[in-house]
Amino acid sequence: MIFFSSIYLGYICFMGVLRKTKSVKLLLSEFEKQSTAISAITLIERLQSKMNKTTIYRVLEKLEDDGFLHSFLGKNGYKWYAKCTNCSSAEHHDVHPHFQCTDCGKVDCLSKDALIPNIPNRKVDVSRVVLQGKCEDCFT
Amino acid sequence: MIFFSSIYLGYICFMGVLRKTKSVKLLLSEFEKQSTAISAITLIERLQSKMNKTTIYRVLEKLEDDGFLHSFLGKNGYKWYAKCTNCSSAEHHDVHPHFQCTDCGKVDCLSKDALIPNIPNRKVDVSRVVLQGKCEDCFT
DNA sequence: TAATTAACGCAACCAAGTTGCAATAAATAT
DNA sequence: ATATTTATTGCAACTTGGTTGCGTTAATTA
Ligand SMILES: [Mn+2]
Ligand SMILES: [Mn+2]
Ligand SMILES: [Zn+2]
Ligand SMILES: [Zn+2]
Repeated sequence: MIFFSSIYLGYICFMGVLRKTKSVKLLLSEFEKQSTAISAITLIERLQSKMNKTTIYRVLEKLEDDGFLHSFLGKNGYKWYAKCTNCSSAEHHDVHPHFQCTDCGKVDCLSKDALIPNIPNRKVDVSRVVLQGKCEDCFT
Repeated sequence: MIFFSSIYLGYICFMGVLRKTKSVKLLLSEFEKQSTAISAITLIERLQSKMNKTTIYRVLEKLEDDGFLHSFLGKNGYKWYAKCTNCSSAEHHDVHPHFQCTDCGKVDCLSKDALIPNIPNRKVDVSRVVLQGKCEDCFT
């Protein structure tokens, strides 16, 4: 039997089978205090005294399913996560490029309109774009 | 003491410390008979009876250093290789997007002019673009 | 407060890619 | 042709980001 619960965490609202556990709150708070993307590896480093890495991967996956986070692969094929804007479990509509600074390692989401144009004779579904270079802070 | 040798394999010419070994010839022939990109995993599968996977990774790395192949990370963070055009050990000037078919898995290089525009306040050095969707064959 | 079951911790596992080292085989010198 | 040099190879062991199975714990509901 499936049951639904509304979970309010600050100003965020989820609909779905997601419990307001200590782990969920801890992970969410990381994305509250930081607006840029965070790699799974970094989260494991930061939270390893407070929760198991298996739990981290599992909660991240669930938060992505729920449309609160989106994921992508960074520089070395490592997994990164960042907050969604206006996504739900029904649909992720925030496919956009990401920028990683080769100096400080910071990753942020770029606006959608920096997307690749369509390719002739092919139907583009997903566009995984990772730009690398110097960010605002490290450039000047 | 360093020595130089010109190695001619078909119409391809290398300058550098690269021996015309059985392994090098085998790997090169794979890129001769196929114009699309090939993943390291696929090459290991295909050639495992003929050479060790360590050798495959090492030869691929060397061919990339020599400007004959370029590499990029595909769908699951796996390493892919494709032929360069007019690159050398001195400089790789073939940064371009890649297209992977979600149906048949084929990956090919796209033309340079499909590149991302510049981003304000940031200096873009590398642009790793992997588009996914249906290729010509699988689309129609 | 008790019952239900999603979520957790742990340990073992998986797989792509790397490393150290002794053996081998291209290329060069004689 | 043969000996010498040393880049390259095979093998086994390792590294590491991420996954899986399962018994226990704790969030939610009755
Ligand atoms: Mn993003
Ligand atoms: Mn290419
Ligand atoms: Zn930076
Ligand atoms: Zn296809």
